[in-house]
Amino acid sequence: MSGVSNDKHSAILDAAYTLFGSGGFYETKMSQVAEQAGIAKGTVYLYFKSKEELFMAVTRRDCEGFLQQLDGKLQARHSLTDKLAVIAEHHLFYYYERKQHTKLFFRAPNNNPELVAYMALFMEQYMQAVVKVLLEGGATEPELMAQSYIGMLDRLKMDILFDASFTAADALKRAHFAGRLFISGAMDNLHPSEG
Amino acid sequence: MSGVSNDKHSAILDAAYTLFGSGGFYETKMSQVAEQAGIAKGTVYLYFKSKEELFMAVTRRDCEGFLQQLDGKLQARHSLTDKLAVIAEHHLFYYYERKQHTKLFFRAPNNNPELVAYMALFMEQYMQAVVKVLLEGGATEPELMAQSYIGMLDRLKMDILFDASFTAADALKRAHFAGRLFISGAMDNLHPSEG
Amino acid sequence: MSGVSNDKHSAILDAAYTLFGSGGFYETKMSQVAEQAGIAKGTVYLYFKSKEELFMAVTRRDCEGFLQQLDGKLQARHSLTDKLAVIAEHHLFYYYERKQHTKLFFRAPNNNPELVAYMALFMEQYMQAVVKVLLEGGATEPELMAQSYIGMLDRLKMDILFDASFTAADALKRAHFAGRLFISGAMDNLHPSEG
Amino acid sequence: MSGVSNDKHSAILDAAYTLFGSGGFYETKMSQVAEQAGIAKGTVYLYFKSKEELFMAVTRRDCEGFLQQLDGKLQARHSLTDKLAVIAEHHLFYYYERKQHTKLFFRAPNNNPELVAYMALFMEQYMQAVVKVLLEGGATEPELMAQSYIGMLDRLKMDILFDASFTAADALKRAHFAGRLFISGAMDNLHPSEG
DNA sequence: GATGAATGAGCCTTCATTCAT
DNA sequence: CATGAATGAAGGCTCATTCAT
Repeated sequence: MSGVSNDKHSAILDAAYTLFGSGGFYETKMSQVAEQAGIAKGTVYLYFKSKEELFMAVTRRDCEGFLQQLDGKLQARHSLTDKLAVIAEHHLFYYYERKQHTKLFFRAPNNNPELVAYMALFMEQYMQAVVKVLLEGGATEPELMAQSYIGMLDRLKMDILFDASFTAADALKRAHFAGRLFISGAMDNLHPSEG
Repeated sequence: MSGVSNDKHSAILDAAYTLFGSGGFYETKMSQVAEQAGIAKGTVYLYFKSKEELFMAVTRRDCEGFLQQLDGKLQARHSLTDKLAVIAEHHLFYYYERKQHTKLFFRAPNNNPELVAYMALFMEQYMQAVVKVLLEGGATEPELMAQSYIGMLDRLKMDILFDASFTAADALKRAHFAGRLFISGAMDNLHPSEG
Repeated sequence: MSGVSNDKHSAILDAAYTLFGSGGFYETKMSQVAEQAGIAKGTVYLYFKSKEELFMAVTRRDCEGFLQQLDGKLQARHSLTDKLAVIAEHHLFYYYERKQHTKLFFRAPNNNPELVAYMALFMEQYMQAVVKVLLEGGATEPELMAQSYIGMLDRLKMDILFDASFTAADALKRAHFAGRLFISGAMDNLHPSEG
Repeated sequence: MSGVSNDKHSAILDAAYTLFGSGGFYETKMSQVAEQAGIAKGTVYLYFKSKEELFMAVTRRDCEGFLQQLDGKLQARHSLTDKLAVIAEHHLFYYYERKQHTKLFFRAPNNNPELVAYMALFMEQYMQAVVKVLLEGGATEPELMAQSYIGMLDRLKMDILFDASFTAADALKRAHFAGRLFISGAMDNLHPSEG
């Protein structure tokens, strides 16, 4: 029963994910989504109330997948170092696999409070997942540290997204680099003679 | 001071900065820019060929200001630690002062190659400024380290942008935190007992 | 008769024919066309990609009608004199019936190569139809003669277009005059005493 | 005194003649006219009240020149045949010399009653000049005959305007053809065996 | 007279959304 | 449920004209 309608629901989400991801919110037309999903334009509105709501749904599905996968991977690891490594690898590989969908993260609708709220929620959840790991390690400022770690990873992902020649091995290298830097700091690598 | 014709050019840039910053590219109407600048719609087009070109000009002015100010501040410092601190403070205070203009960084026109190219150039220049500091400190992987530091700062700025209650003192605290974490790593703060 | 969807297509062509014909290309607004056709502005664009394409379609339909009707009438006549008479009558009555649509022929969009090409094609086809008749009569310079005949008719139509008091009988009289003059020349009518 | 201002007046007319002629009324911008005339945009309005009035003035100057030259040439000829030949040559060579300015005749502003009236006046005057010649020859329907002759010439000019490879000799050949056809009719050239 | 910066009315076109079938 | 033809609001941009200098 719900199988058939879910099929269409998913087809729309998949189509929208592809199109929003490669073209961004404003450049993607509802008619393109319908065509890509193999259905009529009006049908999209039977499943999603508006273009913005569709974008929300795409984003939500994507973010939830991100968090769930992370959760699963973390449960298999037990040392702090391992867990931080898992986070780094997850973050970088997640975007590595989504090279083609950069616009999903950069070109969202501007003035949608619901989306803004959801993105804040997602960030909070992601951060809390990292905080939890750090608290197990006894961190004193876990939130700032979590934000910092995530921030490092997020910037290190940029070349992966925009440089087509990046390989999985490059991504892995960056994950290790990030883990090491975060744990030990830059000092190991520096000779802080006065400039 | 610098001439009457500059007045109107600047007025448009200022108006566009405010509006693009608070509403994003797509939500901002050229008529609003004109109204905010206190001129007629057609006049905007005497100074900027199109809406996209205006957005580019706003972005360029903003980014150039960011880099120039950073440069000036770095020249006054001499130790590596001081320079890293300056970078952190600059990054966080720059956005602190631009709380009202979030959208400028997040809601750009989607398919403008010129803008994409410019943003890549800006990021490269910012990174190279940090790389230079790190090289003076003898860093071996300066680019990855620079990206990581910038990433940390960029994430730490988020709350500043979106939480209206943040104060300058909060920003300063985060700057110090980031500097410390980057230099020494998280280990100082952790008790990595195996989970 | 020929389908519901054709109804709207035709309604737009009819409306555009009337408006372009009385106001010309530039003075006619797409909103007027829609209003005259009794549909919404956007609907026009479901049938015609642009204002220029709509003008082309109107022109093409009109010219094709002109040539087809001429062809039909010529097949019913067999002597050269009759055929020339038919051409003259067709030319003059065609415009007589289109008194209200002068501008269609005079006020086309300026720089549309497709339209220019089509008008050249139309003129060529019209001329060839006349050439064919003249060749059957053994003419030696059929193209120049055809152009000349058409030119006579085209000028004689002018008063018909612009003088509201012209009657069908006036048009017929002119058709006969043109045929006679073309066949026999002015000399019959002149007394070429040296001035 | 009036010399200097006449200079500017003429410069504007010359510029407008060139631009209207090659681009048509709607595609020609007042700023282009000013630039081509080597003066400021506002200055054009010191000499001509509006774009339409400027177009009128250009047209009027051109048409008056046409009629005056024709008049001069006719006075030098005395036989009817000569005069008709002069008319044909004048008509065809006039356009031959204006190959580059086709748009002046085809792309006029649409709804300007003053222009429509002037063009009608011009046509009347041209026709009367021909009528006068024909009356001297004793014609009985001089107006229709004049219109017919002018129409022939006008159509024969078309290839001259649009075919870049046309030479002055081609134009002359057509002029002779038109004169002959008009005087003697097509019959000389035809073998009106029944189709 | 000459300038050219400024004006603002006006139009083509797009596209999210609706609704009769 | 599905369709897709129809809608109409909305906005970027042009350009003839004006007027303060």
